[in-house]
Amino acid sequence: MNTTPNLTKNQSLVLDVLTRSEAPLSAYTILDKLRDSGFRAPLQVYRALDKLIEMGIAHRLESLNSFVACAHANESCCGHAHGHGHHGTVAFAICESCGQVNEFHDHAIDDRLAGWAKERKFKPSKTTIEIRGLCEACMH
Amino acid sequence: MNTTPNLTKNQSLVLDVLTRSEAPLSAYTILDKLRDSGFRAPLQVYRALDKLIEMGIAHRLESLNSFVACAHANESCCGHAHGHGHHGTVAFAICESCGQVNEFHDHAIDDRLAGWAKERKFKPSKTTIEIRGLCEACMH
DNA sequence: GTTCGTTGTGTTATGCTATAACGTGTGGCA
DNA sequence: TGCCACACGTTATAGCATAACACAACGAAC
Ligand SMILES: [Zn+2]
Ligand SMILES: [Zn+2]
Ligand SMILES: [Zn+2]
Ligand SMILES: [Zn+2]
Repeated sequence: MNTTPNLTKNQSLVLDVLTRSEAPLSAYTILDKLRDSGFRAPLQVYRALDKLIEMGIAHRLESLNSFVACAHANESCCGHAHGHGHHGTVAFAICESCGQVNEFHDHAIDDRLAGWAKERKFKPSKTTIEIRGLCEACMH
Repeated sequence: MNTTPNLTKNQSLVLDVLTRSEAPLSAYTILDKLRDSGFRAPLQVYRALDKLIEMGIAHRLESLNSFVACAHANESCCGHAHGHGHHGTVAFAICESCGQVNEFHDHAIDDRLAGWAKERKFKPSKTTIEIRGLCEACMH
């Protein structure tokens, strides 16, 4: 099974940097890490990120203006098929001390939001759920 | 206008602009609208916004880098006291066509997120929930 | 194989968002 | 009076994102 469908060179480089990183990275940080690989301009990063996000193998954290590799790229979780280009709504818990990010999803929350939307005839396209706080390791 | 305690002049001006607006406003848009009132620099807007948000009478929309007046400032909803300086986690439905924002909260979602956090000993400080999509009026 | 549209790429310039750093003024209070 | 906390004003700078243009690579259509 091929988990990574035909990434271009730039997309692979960006995904690689994201995957290796413990914490989310800003586009400009990614750029700096890829200068030795030939990257010269922000747009090279943003274009790669756009595609990776579109494919569902990277995510943007709105509250940080940063990006992470998807933690579920090759899983199918809770019996829901989950890779292949896009997955459902996902939530992030972000530690404000160590920067670690935990990606998860919760069908009860999804259902609740979907219910709200249906009642009001609102058609969701993208949902952001981000919890900022302190992880267990960083609490005193 | 504002039943709110002791806002400074700049804070009142910013809140007023937000309240009158149908859609979220960026800090720089607010600045432009307040030039005639003497505003000259972004920081004047950001400082006022910081306080308003801290008081819970304005909100930041992370996915838009924009700001709205709180829709619940003077309500106590679902039997939960709700004004007075800060209220619980709130969600936003944002129409990508007309820009209209609908602020709501859902205790089931709150409970779910709180449960997730408790299980992992994660201590939340601020939670962002934003649904982008199309409102009923804007659907074809 | 040539034509042509699509997609990725490279580069420069620009615009939008947010904060640092420093200084002033005002009101409350010992 | 002296002090402190806090709002305010201003300039400069940092950080995030896209517009606009040009070129190369690829595959499908003819
Ligand atoms: Zn994911
Ligand atoms: Zn941590
Ligand atoms: Zn509110
Ligand atoms: Zn709409």
